[in-house]
Amino acid sequence: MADQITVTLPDGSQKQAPRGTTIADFVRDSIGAGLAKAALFARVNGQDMDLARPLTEDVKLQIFTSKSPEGLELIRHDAAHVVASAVQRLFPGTQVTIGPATEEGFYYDFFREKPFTPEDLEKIEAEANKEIASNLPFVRTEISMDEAIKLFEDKGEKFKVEIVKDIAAKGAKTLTLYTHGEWVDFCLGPHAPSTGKIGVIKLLSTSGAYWRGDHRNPMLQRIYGTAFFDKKALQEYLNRMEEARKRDHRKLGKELDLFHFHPYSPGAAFWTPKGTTLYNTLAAFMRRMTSETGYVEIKTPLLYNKGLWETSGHWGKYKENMFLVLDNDTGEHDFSLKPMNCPSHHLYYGFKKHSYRDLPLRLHTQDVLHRNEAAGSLGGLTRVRQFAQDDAHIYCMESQIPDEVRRFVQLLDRVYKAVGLSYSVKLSTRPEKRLGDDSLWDRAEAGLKSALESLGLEYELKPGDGAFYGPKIDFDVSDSIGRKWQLGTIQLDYLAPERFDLTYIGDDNAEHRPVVLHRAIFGSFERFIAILIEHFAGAFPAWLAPVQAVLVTVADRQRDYALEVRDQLRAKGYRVDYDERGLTLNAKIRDAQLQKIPFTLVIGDNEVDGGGVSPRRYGGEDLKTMKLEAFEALLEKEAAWP
RNA sequence: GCCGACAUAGCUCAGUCGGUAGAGCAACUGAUUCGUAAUCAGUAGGUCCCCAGUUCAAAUCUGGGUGUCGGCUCCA
Repeated sequence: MADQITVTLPDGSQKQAPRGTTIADFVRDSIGAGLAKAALFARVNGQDMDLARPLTEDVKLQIFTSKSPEGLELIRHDAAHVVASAVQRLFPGTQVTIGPATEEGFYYDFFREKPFTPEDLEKIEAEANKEIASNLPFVRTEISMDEAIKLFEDKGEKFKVEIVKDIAAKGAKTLTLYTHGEWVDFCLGPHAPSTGKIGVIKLLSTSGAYWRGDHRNPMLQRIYGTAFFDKKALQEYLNRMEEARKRDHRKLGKELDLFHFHPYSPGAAFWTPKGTTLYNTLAAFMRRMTSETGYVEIKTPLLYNKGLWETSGHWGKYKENMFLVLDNDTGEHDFSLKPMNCPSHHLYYGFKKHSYRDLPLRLHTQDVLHRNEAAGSLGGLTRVRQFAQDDAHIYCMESQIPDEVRRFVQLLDRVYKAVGLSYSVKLSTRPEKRLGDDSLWDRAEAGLKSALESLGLEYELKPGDGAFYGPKIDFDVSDSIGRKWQLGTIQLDYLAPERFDLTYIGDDNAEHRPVVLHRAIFGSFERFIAILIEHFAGAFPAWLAPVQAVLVTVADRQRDYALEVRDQLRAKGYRVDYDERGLTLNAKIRDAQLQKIPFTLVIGDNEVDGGGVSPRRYGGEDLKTMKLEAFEALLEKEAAWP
């Protein structure tokens, strides 16, 4: 065996080093002291490792520092360890479980009787940051599984023992331990060389969380936090969160007077005239988009006998989420509000015999749906019990699937682009709880995959996330706080046609089964509006704005003219108000700006004399006096549907 | 549904040790008629979320319920 090994760096350059040199030594001696100081961990032949590990063979080596997202993720994981050790020092008897890094920070789940208070959090944060200041090294060791089980049993860490036993059951022979200061935990690693690399830890909130995410398991106390390399980056993050809070659709919904909730109907919105305008505009926009692309709209009943749900399979799989309605004649809950439109559409399809020439048949519906969501999961417009989807079902031949999926994705892309939303794509495959045999699932999943690939779309695979009746493609957009929401979806369904005995007559004059595609673009109007409110921060483009222009007069003597202008613009179909309140011009302009109305039209004696208006855009841009016709032309352009 | 916090005027919020509730904005009335982000003055507005309990006395303490918020589970 040679004494030297070859190390290949990301730029392709190669360096020699004595076998057994630690990564840290190699970086310092062969690359440079600067990088050695900045280094956090290494990727060796694709595997992440501590810098203290030795290099024993020819390797590809990549070093990560605070400059990389991977570096940030690493210190957040380090931070979770530090927080756990701080908690156990401050609150003896608390058991530890797990604490991973997340997209925005990290969390750690503890088991103890009492939840953590905000004051506890402050103390823990101070203690954790003290450990950073102490710059304790993270030391990696390996022990046997038996030793590990004994170690955590002696510490009384029941949850850790459970995890170690699981790992042992999977065949692991040794366990990696990381120690900083007095505190030890098992962990795959890697970790930074020492706690000092973390920078700063900020604890954000606490909550309950089930052990292993299962609601039958004990409730753990979760601490959420985040970590950054320096205080400036932390402050920027906190500022961003503050900015996001200002855009929260619940806050803006109040300020812009869009919707209300009442305790007598939790999870169901009251829409104000402005909110209703927004809602109806989106509904009309979607109707135009769907009718342009070959859909027909139908309306169906809201209330159904349970026989329908037995046919569809919902009675068995979805009953706990449905609102049941007592039938006075039978005294039984024989009826239920529909939680989705598909079964109604299937019944509708069955009203007449279909020829292959009818296909694809694309049925669109915007009816109200009810789902009895868990009380604790309701929130604003994003999670409600009553909502409407821009729902549609496409009945087609199997051979038409790729084309229909492609057409749908193009439509969805057009709608999201119209409002400036970007999205990511997920393909979800068969879940454990499912109906139908595996050969159907094989064909369904292959059908969606081939459509996505023919479109050249990048997508993430989500095994097990499909609906119980078929696989699906989901389209996620992000809101202003970085939360991802699933809006658009297209789900393939071979099963419903079987259960509802749907058929068409083919060109061979024989009966065949159609395939059903469930699809939605907004997802729900409620959730879509919430995302739009946050996306635009309440300043809607003119085509969506509930009020497109507000008239303000300098003095009361321009009132008649203002009313004339208002009525003329209204007659052209624009949404225009006249602010008649006896306030100063400045006050009325301020109010129009706070309401984020696209145009404020100032009218004084000059405008009356010249037959014009002086528009001011939301944001303050003064467009100077123009003829009313000129403003109409401007509005026509800006308020046009995308 | 589970864990925790919270609930006071239309909105945002204050209210000390348990002694019967306040501000700003909004509304209303009057005056002001003003040229691009708050004119002035006055008036009115409360089942302190609901139901019990403790107490001479409850917005305040206790129990239960409802709702909201942050999470968990679930999800459009």
